[in-house]
Amino acid sequence: MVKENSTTLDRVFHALAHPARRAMLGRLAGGELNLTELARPLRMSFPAASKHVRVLERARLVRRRVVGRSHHCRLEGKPLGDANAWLENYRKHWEASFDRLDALLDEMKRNPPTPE
Amino acid sequence: MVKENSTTLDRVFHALAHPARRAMLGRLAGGELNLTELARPLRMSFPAASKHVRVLERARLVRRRVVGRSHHCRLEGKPLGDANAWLENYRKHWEASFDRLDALLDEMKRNPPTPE
DNA sequence: GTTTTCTTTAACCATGAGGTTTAATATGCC
DNA sequence: GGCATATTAAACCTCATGGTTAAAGAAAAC
Repeated sequence: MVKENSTTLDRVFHALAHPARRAMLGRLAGGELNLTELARPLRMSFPAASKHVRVLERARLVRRRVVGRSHHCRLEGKPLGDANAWLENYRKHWEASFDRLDALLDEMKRNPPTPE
Repeated sequence: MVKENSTTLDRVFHALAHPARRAMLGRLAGGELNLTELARPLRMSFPAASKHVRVLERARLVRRRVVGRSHHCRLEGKPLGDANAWLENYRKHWEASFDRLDALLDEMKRNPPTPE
């Protein structure tokens, strides 16, 4: 088991637990954006969006580069890799559950449920 | 991009964001445990631990089977697979960051920092 | 130098998270 | 029945989260 720094993983998972923040990461995957651009599609005030960005920064998922009055944000992949590494320990469990689903679907194919 | 149900992913990531809950999952990976067993190693009251279990249940990471007065909990892998699937979209980003680290380590090997 | 643009700060509010303790509810055991 | 065990429920506390609006700062444009 990888030696994990709890508080880092806490922050990463917490950061990922909000849809607005996941949406931001999704857009940042396409390249740098500044705060205004990050906030625009979100149905919330600008200060609220700005707070979400700071949550992402505390989790080190986002880095900010200040250029004049514009704050450029870029995705930082490593913490996602850390989260993935933690999840990886459970791979066999979710693969087992997919196997069970496969088996169920196979069974249904061979033996379709009879409409009443 | 996989069609994701936001609230499910919200709950899974939120559930993973607390060290006590990750510890519970870690122990459940070894097999079923009841609440008393899950709570014992945690430095908190039993009711607090019980609440954590319910957070895991709401995220469908844990299923409970009541046998008499004992509540047996088992790990449910699928939501971890869902979280992994979401993270998977970012794999190239964290791999890139590991590559950068590799390059840095290589560079340091070839060109060690001079002690002053 | 004034105005516009990008961002932060401050003050506030409602709700939820995470914890406690004490009491209630079931079940198992003698 | 009577007592111990496993768990939930209730009441409460404190602090964080997620949101708002309004004001303040800094940089750019004119």
